[in-house]
Amino acid sequence: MKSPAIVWFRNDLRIADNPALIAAARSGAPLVALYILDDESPGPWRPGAAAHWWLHHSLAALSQRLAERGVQLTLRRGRAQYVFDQIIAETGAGAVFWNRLYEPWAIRRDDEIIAQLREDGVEFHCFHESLLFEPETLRTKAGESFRVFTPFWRACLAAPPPDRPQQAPKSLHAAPLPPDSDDLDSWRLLPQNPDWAGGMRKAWLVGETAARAELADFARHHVADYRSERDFMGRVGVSRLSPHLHFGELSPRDVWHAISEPATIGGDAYLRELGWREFCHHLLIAHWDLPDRPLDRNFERFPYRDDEAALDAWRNGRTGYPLVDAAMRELWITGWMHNRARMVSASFLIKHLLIDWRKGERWFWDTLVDADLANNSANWQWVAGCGADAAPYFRIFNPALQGEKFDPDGAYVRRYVPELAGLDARYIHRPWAAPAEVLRAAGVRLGVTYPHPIVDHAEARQRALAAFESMRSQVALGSA
DNA sequence: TGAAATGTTGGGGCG
DNA sequence: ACGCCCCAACATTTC
Repeated sequence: MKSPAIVWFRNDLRIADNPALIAAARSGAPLVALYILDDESPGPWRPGAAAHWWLHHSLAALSQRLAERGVQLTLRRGRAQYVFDQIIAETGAGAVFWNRLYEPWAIRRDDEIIAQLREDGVEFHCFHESLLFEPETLRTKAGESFRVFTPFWRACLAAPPPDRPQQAPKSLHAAPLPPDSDDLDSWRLLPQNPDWAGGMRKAWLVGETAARAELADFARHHVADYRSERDFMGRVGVSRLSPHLHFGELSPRDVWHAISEPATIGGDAYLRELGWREFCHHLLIAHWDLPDRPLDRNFERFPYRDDEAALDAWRNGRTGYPLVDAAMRELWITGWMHNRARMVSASFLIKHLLIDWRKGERWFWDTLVDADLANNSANWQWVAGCGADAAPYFRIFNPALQGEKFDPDGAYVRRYVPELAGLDARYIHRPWAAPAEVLRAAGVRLGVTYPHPIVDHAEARQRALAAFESMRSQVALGSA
């Protein structure tokens, strides 16, 4: 009888359109399904607590999907290279199948494992599944990797379209004696004492089946209005598929093909956002230090401030700017934040508070259920003005104006900043400007029930522009 | 995938 | 009737 094949699940926690699983099943070998909780290899970029919460439920869902097909998901913890040695010894596996990851640490780790498998004479098969277009195939005319989104996306659209997603295998052939598995609960991925995940349980249904239902609902009811609705933070204009995509409960091909009419205005606009996801991964592959160093090296001289109190106020949603505070509390409660709220709150940290973007990047990393190294680092750099195709530094959001434009009735603020819920829409984005009687009637006491703004917008804006100028003159001096 | 400052235009009130 | 002023609305430039 054929020696078993290991299917190594990573961020591809699904059975439909999973090339590694499908190829392993077709090989005819009995299957060992493996997930490794490897806390060591990622170093500082190991998943945060919110991502761990998601991971727990996603693994439970995958385990169930596999069990329905007669395969046990084996859970192991430890350095992946070491776990592999053990599992291969225990199972006598002759082949390993997995789908590629693009994080620098994962590429290094996988290269080591490949070398080890070669030495041991074990076959291995790597597949491309988590992106629509393989980064290596997308080059500028000069043969460089793209640094500007629009030409990048044009090149994507000119490339052969992504394959149709493959069906989930109906049945699987399991290895007769699956290796021992850890108990998922013993990994303690869920928070205890205190259990802060109540908001997340309310906000999400985790796993492949739920993800597929969400996608179908979005494609049927919302994508047509995506372009006009996506910016409104209090409405259901966006897909909220990001964590499902990050953990691979859906493939980007599933999404691409579910948007039934990409030629519609909404479909185009939505697929373009998938394009940004591609672009971010493309950047991370081309620039392995993207999470830690500004792509535009001039920004290494940017005069950021150390201000723990301000950073804390930002993290806790107590800046005195209702939109920023709603955004930060949405993040804390649900593990997710609306795209526009991400731009506004990130811009506020960097430009109003003059705090290094890497501190915000770290906070998002720890608190987002969709925390993704490529997206998170590329987008923080984009907001900071030091990234690829970045927003110009002087594009400084006015949080009150952004609120008035994109949360006109204040629904978003009311949901996450309940102490302001009684304020009229006219003042909800700028309570400091409300007459005393209005505040009293709404039960708001500035400085008591809700903070005064920690910085004045106009002053902070001037300060940020001056800081940018000082960086530019430093750079000019340095190069002279 | 901004906002503020500054410039331009055109309609209506009015002497 | 005409030109002047005001200012809203829109456009352009600047940060």
